[in-house]
Amino acid sequence: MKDKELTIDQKIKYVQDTLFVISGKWKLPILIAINQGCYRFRDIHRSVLPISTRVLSKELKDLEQNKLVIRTVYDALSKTVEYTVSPYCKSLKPLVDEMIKWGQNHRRKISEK
Amino acid sequence: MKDKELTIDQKIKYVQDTLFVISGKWKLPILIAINQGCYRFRDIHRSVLPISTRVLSKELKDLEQNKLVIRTVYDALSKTVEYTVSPYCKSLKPLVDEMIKWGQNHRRKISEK
DNA sequence: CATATTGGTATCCTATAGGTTACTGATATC
DNA sequence: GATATCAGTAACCTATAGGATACCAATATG
Repeated sequence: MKDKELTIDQKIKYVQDTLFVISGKWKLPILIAINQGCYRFRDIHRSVLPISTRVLSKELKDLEQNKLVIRTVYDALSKTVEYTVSPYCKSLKPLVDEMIKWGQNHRRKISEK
Repeated sequence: MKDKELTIDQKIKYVQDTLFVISGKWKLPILIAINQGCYRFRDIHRSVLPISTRVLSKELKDLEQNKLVIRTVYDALSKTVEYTVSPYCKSLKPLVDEMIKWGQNHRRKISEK
């Protein structure tokens, strides 16, 4: 599908979708923690502190729904659950890199006179 | 400055900065309206409806503070004010394009089984 | 047998984003 | 002289994001 085929309203909608998936105070920090090897709920919690377990739980569900994180239950009784980032999650890299770049430049821009 | 010099915390901070500047329900629609030639407050308002004047006024101030929009007062008494997008605003294009691309693909991804 | 650890949930609270309606004071139009 | 238009502002309300604290049932550890 070509760029030219998108109307402005569609473009806005897609941008809002993207924002919805990755924005919020904790989404990126959580993804990074999992990506770095925190695979248990408790580990992620400790790594992303001071997030509350309530919010962490909710964010993990959102990320799972958006197929960025995979939740695997090994044993329901002994509560052995593991979180990993999905292969699809890597598709976010160019976007996140672009955001890092823009944010870094913007900070310079704003502090200028 | 090289990518490798950034710590994870710095990267997160820059991403949050970027999110803060462009997220919200109306920022992009407002920028697009101005970019398309709505330069008066009333015109932007009509174009971005159903935004309220209260929110529009606040968003324009934010965009101006972030140097994405330029507000020019031609005559204070007769309230002749013009809004234009700044040249700096164009620096957002690669990022927004990336968001459109990702959002479009994501919609497909999520609707898959 | 008591305590800690596991992955969460329940209840309640606060802060922020955004919405609604009404209004301003000046010029321009009918 | 009444009404519309201009660029907003003021006061108030609602909805959502996120925070605080306590708790659960099961297994593991002292």
